[in-house]
Amino acid sequence: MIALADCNTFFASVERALHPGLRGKPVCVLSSNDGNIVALTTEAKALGIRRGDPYFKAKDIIERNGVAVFSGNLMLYAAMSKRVQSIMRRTVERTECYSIDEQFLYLDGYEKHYDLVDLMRGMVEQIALWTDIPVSVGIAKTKTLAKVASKFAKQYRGYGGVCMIDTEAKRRKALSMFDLADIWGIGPRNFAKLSALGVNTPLQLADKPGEWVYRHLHKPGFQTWLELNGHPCIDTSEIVRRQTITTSRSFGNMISTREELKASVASFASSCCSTLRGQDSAAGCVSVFACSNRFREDLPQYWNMATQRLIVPSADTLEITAAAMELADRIYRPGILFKKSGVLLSDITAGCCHHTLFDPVQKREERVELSQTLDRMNHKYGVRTVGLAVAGSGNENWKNKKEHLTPNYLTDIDQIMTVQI
DNA sequence: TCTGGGGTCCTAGGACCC
DNA sequence: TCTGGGGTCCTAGGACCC
Repeated sequence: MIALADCNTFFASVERALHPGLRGKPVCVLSSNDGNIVALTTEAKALGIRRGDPYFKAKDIIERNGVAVFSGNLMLYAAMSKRVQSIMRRTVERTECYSIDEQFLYLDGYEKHYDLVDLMRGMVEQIALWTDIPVSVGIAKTKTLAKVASKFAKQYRGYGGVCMIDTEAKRRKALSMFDLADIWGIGPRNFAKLSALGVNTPLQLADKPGEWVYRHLHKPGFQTWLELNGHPCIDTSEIVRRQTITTSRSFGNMISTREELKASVASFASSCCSTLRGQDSAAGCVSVFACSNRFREDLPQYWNMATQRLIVPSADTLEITAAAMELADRIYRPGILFKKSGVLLSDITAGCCHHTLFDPVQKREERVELSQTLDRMNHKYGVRTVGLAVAGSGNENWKNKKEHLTPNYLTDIDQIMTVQI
């Protein structure tokens, strides 16, 4: 059996854990630039707010009902995620991190010594006691069914946070009651397609012949079908190296000058490079894109991307930033108000330092060493302690808006929580 | 005034090779 | 009248996930 442990409304729960006065109150967490609502508690959902709503459109309801609002702080959530994961690893030996708020736990063998539901309930209680994060666990024979079970565990209090689908009767009943659009692997497109074909519940899908499913939904849909019928086939074992690395942001204010665009691109290039070195890789290809504000129909619209292949795969911030600056120059257009830019690294290979006979960069090892020193200093003294001058000093127009930010209580000694007695 | 960011896999079609 | 067959690689686009 396999379990899926899912943190309930994770970002909002972290904020609530760190602001105890908010227990039982509506809470919303915003995306980068305070743009959209990306996480909200059930109390906030009950007020009619939905995930994905633009913040400014929901502001009325928020203010009228005293909803607590926070700017998303991914560093903080990642730190809390690590704490939750470590408690799970104390309980089950083999675990697999699927996302910041979801973990698969392999329970094979545990049934000999434990009641699986009791074991998972104990873990859920431990996590609640030590971190204040509510967790729901689903147990079943496949990952897709475990996801279904975890949603039942979340929905009905009677389960005590843990729901297990361990018999054929339970599987059929669960699939007949579950919303097809909420099945892992069925997106809006395939949901519409299936509705048109007369398939309206997960059970109806599971009962179709395999060839029929393959014909209409191809390989990914066929795998979902197998999983719904109890045959495990989805492998989510960790991707060690990313194949592409992107950093992009919408700007707090629109920008128009070449210098501002280049400063934003330089800053994103640095961030990509340190992620790249963090996974001990080099990139063979650099792309830069920039665009106008697609919601402003009154302004001229623009979107462009330019790509450059590097002679040797590189993880050198100086070299990649220089390439990104040329690309930014190429796509800049005077008269356009830019809302967003980004850097994308691709063609990623293992190892930070590559060589060829005709390499134009001298002493490549020293350059890599220099970049790694930047990483260490920024890790030790805080992000952007040292960087390239082209990226600017930090108070520019293009910086994000974050008006409701929770301090990094868990990771930064200078921002640690103050308790007044 | 104000509308997020970062990934993966699969498939079809074109270019190119022998 | 009649114009091969089989393969690989790359790319763009679509679909999905959190």
